[in-house]
Amino acid sequence: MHGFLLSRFHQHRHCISNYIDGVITIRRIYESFNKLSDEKKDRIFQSAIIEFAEHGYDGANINTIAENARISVGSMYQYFENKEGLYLAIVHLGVETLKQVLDGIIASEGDLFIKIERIIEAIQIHSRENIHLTKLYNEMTTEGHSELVWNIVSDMEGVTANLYATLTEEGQKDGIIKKDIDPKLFAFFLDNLFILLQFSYACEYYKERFKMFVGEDVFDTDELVAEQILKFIRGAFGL
Amino acid sequence: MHGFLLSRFHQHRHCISNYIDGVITIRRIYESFNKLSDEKKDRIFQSAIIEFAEHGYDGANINTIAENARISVGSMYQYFENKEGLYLAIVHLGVETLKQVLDGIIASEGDLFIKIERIIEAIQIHSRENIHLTKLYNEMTTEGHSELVWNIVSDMEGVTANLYATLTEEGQKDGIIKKDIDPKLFAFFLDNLFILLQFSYACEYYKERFKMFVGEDVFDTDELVAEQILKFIRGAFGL
Amino acid sequence: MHGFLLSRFHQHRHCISNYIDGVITIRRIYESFNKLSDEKKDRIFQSAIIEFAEHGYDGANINTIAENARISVGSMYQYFENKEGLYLAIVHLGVETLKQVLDGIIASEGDLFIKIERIIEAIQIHSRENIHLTKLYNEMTTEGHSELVWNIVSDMEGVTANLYATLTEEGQKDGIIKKDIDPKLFAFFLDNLFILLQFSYACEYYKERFKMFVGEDVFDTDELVAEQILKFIRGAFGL
Amino acid sequence: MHGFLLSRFHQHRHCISNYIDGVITIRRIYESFNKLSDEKKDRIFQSAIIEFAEHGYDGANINTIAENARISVGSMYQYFENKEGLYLAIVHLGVETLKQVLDGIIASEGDLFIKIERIIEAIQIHSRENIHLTKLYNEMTTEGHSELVWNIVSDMEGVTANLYATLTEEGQKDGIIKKDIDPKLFAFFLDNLFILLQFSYACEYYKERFKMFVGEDVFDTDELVAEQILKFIRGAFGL
DNA sequence: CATGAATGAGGATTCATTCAT
DNA sequence: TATGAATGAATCCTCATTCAT
Repeated sequence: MHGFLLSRFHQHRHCISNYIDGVITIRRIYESFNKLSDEKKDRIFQSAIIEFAEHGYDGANINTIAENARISVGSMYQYFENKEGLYLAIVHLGVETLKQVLDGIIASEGDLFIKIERIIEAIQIHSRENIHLTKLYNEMTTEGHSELVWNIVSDMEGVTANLYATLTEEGQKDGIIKKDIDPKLFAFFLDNLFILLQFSYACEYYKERFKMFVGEDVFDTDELVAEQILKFIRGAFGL
Repeated sequence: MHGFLLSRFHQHRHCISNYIDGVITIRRIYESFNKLSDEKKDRIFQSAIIEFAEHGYDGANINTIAENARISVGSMYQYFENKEGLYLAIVHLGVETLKQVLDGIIASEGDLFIKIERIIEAIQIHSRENIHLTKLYNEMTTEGHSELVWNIVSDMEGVTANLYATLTEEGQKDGIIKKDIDPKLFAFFLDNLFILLQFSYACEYYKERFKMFVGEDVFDTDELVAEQILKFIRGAFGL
Repeated sequence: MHGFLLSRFHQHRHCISNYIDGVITIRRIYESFNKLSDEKKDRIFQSAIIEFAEHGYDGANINTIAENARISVGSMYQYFENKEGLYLAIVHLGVETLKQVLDGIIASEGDLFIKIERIIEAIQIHSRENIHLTKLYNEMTTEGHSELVWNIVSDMEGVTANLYATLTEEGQKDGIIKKDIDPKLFAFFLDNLFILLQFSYACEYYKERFKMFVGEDVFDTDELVAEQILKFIRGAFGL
Repeated sequence: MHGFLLSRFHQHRHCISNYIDGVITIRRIYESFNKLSDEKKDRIFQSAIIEFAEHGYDGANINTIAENARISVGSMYQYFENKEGLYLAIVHLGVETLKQVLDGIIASEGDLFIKIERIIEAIQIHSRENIHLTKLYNEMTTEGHSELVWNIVSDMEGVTANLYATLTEEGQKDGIIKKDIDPKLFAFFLDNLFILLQFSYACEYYKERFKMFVGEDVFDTDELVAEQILKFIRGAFGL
């Protein structure tokens, strides 16, 4: 699944410890980071997310991140191997955070359309709440680190892909979804709509574009947008 | 409309002179650039597009761009005010290029669905032909220069927005498109699908994601993809 | 005499306490260090010797030394004033260690040539056994701390210088050594031969050079080397 | 042969161009350096030699080298790949310089003892004239870069080794040198004497030691020293 | 007394920009 | 106008040293 839902990251204390136990990342993020207080971890991540989201990987300044997190640069390098390690840790966190929100929706009752409704609502809420994480998600699709980033994100995207395709197939059996469509491709188109909707609520460029397409007051008409995109999707999938 | 179609940019000699006559950019790009041979301008742009697309704005190296374009750095600064000026000029060019392709499709005969068909085909062809320009389009949506970029791109996006909305309204009048939909929002969703399809043919991250959703051989099944997305859109808009 | 013989340093418990009683070094090494167990002192010195020998003074890392000695950096600074203090303490130790070995040979029976024989054998054994201490001896002759180092080493070098010169004079009286030579200069040349022989068994550069001069298997022909250098020296001094 | 003779390095303009044509070092030193005026190259090398000689590789400060050479750090990095590249270039130069002096002596008339006389005199003159280069020679035998350094120096050491051994064999045939000695080992001992004599005229530590062995006024009695070391060597080799 | 996390000054390296030729 | 060498501010990262626990 994509990174459309990014709730408060510090709810997930364990994600990092799981992370460093992994083989790939053993050297990117150090145990010392886990031992920090949640408050400090939070400051560091908030600071890093903002810096990376606003300036991109190359434009981000480690010293500024440290300063804004009210720790020393030296400490930064005791927690993370280097700039790339910090960046990937942040990406990982965003993904972990998202996974949790997604899991909630997946586990909930209901068919594809009901889940879609909940996802749309979640996008509208969480993209705005976690603007920087959403911007970072856009940033990370950019060339430069896409391979490493993909390693981190891929399995979650895989989960989403499967979920949508499976729900579509079930819908086809239940007779509520067209029979002549390719579940995988439709899952892909669906997620594409979600990704760009997410960006349209958080990224400056896409926000401007959203306003240009729909009007200056789009951001005050969440219900209309939700209703219309649901109609769009229903039409695409439905009978 | 978005930057989904990026054909050979050097077909557009005039874009730059129009550009520098504009108020905003008078200081960003210099007359001296226009006087260059098309071949040289071409080299500079190709080189710059590749560098910016592969490394992002901050990661791009002006000296490398100059070297690959087989001109001196000194010259670079005689043609463009600075790095930002060059970047914006490149973005402008990509947009101009796209506008031309779009104009062709707009001017062609046919209703919304026929035009959509042509656009999808154009995406599949041109995203691959102009990988770097497409990557640059993704890159430029990133924070950091989005405001300036938006100034350049906005009017073209406006054209697309209007086109889709107008065609939708016409379709509604003609009875081939649902009456209960918001033309502007549907135009927005439609363009969102196009943008992500475009990225999925050019940007590494999105290409991996495309493969994960649909399968390793997606890039060999253009006709199926085109057919399915058309079905998706037809379902969304159609009666 | 020079630092050609460097046996196990922890045989010399008293060297440090003597050392800190000295005026020069009162602030460089602290009483607290003496109170440590021999085993711990040993670990610290071994670790420090290796680090300084392999990376030089500036390249050595105090944190690494502490880590390898399985003590904390904090403790390091409770035992030694600073990096320089530790370095000088190590140098002092090497010298003390050497002095003991030397004392043994000096106190033994025999004329100059017999003692030389024993020294050569000792070099061949101990340079290899105490590679790092030997490397450190080379390192410490380098500019940067030579003045302070000299303060520590000078008296021992003085002892050697006197010993050789005295034995030479005795030999001259006894008629076994040429009369027309300057005992001091010959003592100097003799010790020069010893120093470089020592380095040639321990330091990478000099080992390569040794192989280049004599052949790849030099290090398997200790007896030949000993015999030849003795012949060389006998010829130089002898009648 | 060892680095005992280090005359003015800027006499050898061509050594660098030869150097960069070599495969190993193609990336360590750049063509741009060769294009500089001799005066500028001289300033850079003098500055670098002093800094490396006085502080060692790790202690040396590139910014200081640049400053003292009156060029910018940026330029430094246009001439040399990095700190290591500069260091090795300096080492290479010292060796090249020495080789030239050595070639002169080798090409001159005379048997082993006559050449030894000339070498001793050259050591006394050039070690003092090129104090920093001589210190650097001591420094470079230190661990840390010895492998790379050895690659640069080895062939010259080989030349010396061969020269001494060959001259010794000739001397044996001519009946002026003992028959029962190993030419290679004696060549080695001979060069060892030269190396330490050289250091004793330039390196602080060895200078102090020289004074301790021989007396405060050693540096005013070159002729005595030369005469005695020649006597030492004659005795070692001679009949 | 021991610890080891935290600090931040220092240093290697890069690169946008300038300017003499 | 074209060149590309020169510049030096900016930035990543290291490590000697401190100090709260």
